[in-house]
Amino acid sequence: MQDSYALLIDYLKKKMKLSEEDTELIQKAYQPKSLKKKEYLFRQGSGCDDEGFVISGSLRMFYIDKRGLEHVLYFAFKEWWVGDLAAFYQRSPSQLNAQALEDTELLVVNYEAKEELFRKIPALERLFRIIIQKHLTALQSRFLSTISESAEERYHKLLERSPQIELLVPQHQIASYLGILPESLSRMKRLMHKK
Amino acid sequence: MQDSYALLIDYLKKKMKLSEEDTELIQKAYQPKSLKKKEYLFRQGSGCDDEGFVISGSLRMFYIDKRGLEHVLYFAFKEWWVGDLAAFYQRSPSQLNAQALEDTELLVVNYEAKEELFRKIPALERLFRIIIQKHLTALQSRFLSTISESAEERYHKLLERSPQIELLVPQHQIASYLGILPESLSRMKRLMHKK
DNA sequence: CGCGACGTTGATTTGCCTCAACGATTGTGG
DNA sequence: CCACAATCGTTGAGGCAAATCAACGTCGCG
Repeated sequence: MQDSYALLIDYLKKKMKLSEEDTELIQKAYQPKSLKKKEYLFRQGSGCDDEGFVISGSLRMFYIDKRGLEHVLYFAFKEWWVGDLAAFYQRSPSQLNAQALEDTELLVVNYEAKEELFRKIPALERLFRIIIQKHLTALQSRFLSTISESAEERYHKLLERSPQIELLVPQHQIASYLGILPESLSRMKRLMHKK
Repeated sequence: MQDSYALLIDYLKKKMKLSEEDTELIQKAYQPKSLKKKEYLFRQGSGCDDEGFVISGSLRMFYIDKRGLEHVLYFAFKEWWVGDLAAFYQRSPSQLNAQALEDTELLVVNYEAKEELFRKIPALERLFRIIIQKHLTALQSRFLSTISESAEERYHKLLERSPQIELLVPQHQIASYLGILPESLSRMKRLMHKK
């Protein structure tokens, strides 16, 4: 539908200049994709050829360790990018899973189409360089927070950053994001309020 | 000294083509810097203007949390880059400290000089994009490993990756890299060998 | 020499996990 | 439309990896 592209183009126009031709090229490169709740955009171990821009709905990016436990890296909502950036650019298998938390609409682009876009629109390449840097910054902060703070501190920070998060994703997903079990988060909340 | 530059130029030539002029520009942009053992290249909270290439010696990159505990992110040896990449490119204060573990020689470049280099040598900008991506990949792997594996597993993996590490850095720094206390690492090793 | 840096060991505590059970809500197929 | 299953959150009892606090031996160096 036309509206999906409008959302992407508006988003890009907020960050860079786009000519009419650029806009057309971008619309040709990005393809609409619908995911039903619980469907995957890509899975751990398979090539991560697609990178998506969320039009509506939401997803979780997560890792499954060798014991089978899931670890949520982040949630993605409207106007977020989803992809294993590391794997996408290195053309290696993804370490992550991207799964829809509800019925979700995306615009997706594959590696070749994106490379071609970059060649034709250098300013777009520069924008994505900045996006990657932001991603790196966010990941580093998340790492430092994980190794130096308690689960409770991380929970408070998450609520500050995303006050609506508890309405958007189920509690056991939040626990997974925090790196603890659902039981632990439940107990933590009880103890917090009891004080 | 001339040898420092030779190391950098050889390193770069392994990864990209460099003309004579490029080589000169690079030699002008990068300045030699010596650090005595325990001296800092930059500190947490201050602007991270410098990025360094290690000629000899070694450094540790670490974060100090609000309780005052240190957390090593990585060690840097000959031919490694040191810098808070996230902060450097975003021109924000560094979240990290870079401290020499022994007397160390570097070539350092500041943000402006590097930007100018990028303008004059586009291929160099491309190379650093790849370096950032590799860095992102490494950080993501480290994060996933930290949240999903035991300290013992992480220790074994470290030894596989860097068999010489125990000779190069003191044990309490390795504990810090693993995210545990020196006492815990000491105990861990005893229990491992007792079996 | 004496001091600081480093590693080790012991006793105790703690934050979170593990396993198990259960109630409430949602959703779905017969 | 109801019945049953699945999903989700909660609570309890017990366990474990690593932290904490404290003491001590060794080495190397200024």
